[in-house]
Amino acid sequence: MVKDSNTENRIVEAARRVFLEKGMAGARMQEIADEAGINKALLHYYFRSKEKLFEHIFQEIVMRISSGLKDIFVRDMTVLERLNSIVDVYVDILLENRYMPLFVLNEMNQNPERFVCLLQEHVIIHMKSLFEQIQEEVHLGKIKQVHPAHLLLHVLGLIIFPFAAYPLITKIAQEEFKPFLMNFLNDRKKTVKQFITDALTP
Amino acid sequence: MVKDSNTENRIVEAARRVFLEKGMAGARMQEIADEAGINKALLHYYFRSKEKLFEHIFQEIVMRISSGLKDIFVRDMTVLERLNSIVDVYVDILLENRYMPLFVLNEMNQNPERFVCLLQEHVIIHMKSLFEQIQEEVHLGKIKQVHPAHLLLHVLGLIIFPFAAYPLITKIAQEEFKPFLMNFLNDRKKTVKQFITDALTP
DNA sequence: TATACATTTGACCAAATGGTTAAAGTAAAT
DNA sequence: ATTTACTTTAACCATTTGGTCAAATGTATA
Repeated sequence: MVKDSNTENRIVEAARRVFLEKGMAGARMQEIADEAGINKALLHYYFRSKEKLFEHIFQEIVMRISSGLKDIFVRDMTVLERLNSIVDVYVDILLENRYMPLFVLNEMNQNPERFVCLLQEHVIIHMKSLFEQIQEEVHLGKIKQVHPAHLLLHVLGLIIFPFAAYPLITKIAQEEFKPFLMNFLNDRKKTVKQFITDALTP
Repeated sequence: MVKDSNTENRIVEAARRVFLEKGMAGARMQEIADEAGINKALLHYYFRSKEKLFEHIFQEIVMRISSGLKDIFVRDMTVLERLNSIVDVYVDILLENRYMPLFVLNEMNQNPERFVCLLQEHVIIHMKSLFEQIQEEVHLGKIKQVHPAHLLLHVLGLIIFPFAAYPLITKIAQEEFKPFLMNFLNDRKKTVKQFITDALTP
């Protein structure tokens, strides 16, 4: 039996680090090889091309994104409960994956089809029912009047943007704010949920 | 008198297009030259290196970002009025510059110092007074309790994210939604201002 | 016209980069 | 011990890419 190659894992981890930080265009195969402590040729032995390797990493990431949503969409909740759950799940994901937002946004920009295609089965099909539920609750006066698409973008923006802008935050932060900084992103959960609730409650 | 070279303008415009769309790492000098309808050597005649050319474009963009804020911070307004003004100004800027958000976020990520340095004189110095005004109005009960930094991130996320994610929106949009799409981003002004107001009003 | 100066070009270069290959190492199966 | 299949390496290749240079082409002025 062939050992299930710990080399492959090392490659994947290295590739994840480099691709996430530098993006597809900025990443160098040599850097990934170095990071994995192996030869560049060995990279091509395991993953035939940069494209293929990138594809692998990208798929992994999209899975991480969409898997979190599954039970949020399945379980029975009010709109506000559902949005709050999304906030909790994604802030946690992004907390341990600080480069993900920018990485995804970039790939989305360079190659929208591929991304949408991967999201299709796990996320997009659920969106319609979420939109309907929002319209329903708006109609019943349970939440303030708002277009479902706008509301979803509100929530995603509130969640994702601070992580995409994290480098800016660290640089700008005044000295007196620095000790507060470590927990700052984690606090987003509470603050964003509060903000959304305040905005939607009639 | 030397004609004030329309070639230089063509180069700058071409570079702006290419850099904004592809980013620093993804942009090719040849593509910029082609787009400007000139020779690659001529590029280096006007701007000595890719770095230099990029720097020029980047500075231009940061100026565009910070100039809009000047009178918003100078004039006498309530917090809500100020935030609403920021929404109006930036949605308008981003409407005619769809690639700007992602471009800036990327450069911010690869080279935070440079970006912060450019923002310093025009934006960051005003932030402290905005923060103080927020704390003041919170204290007076004019707006709901919220940490100034979080509030600013809320607003920026609401404004910027949909533009960064625009390619996704177009791809995901259901057919019945497509005709609505052209005005969608412009509608952000109204919707976001409403959302912020609802969330902050006690 | 001759001169000085800026502008433009095609050909070229060196480095970087993604990718290939042939050979060698390794470990288990026969 | 020999074969077989997988793993690893160093050297190499072709292309791309940022960048240079000398020569050519205006262009305005002394």
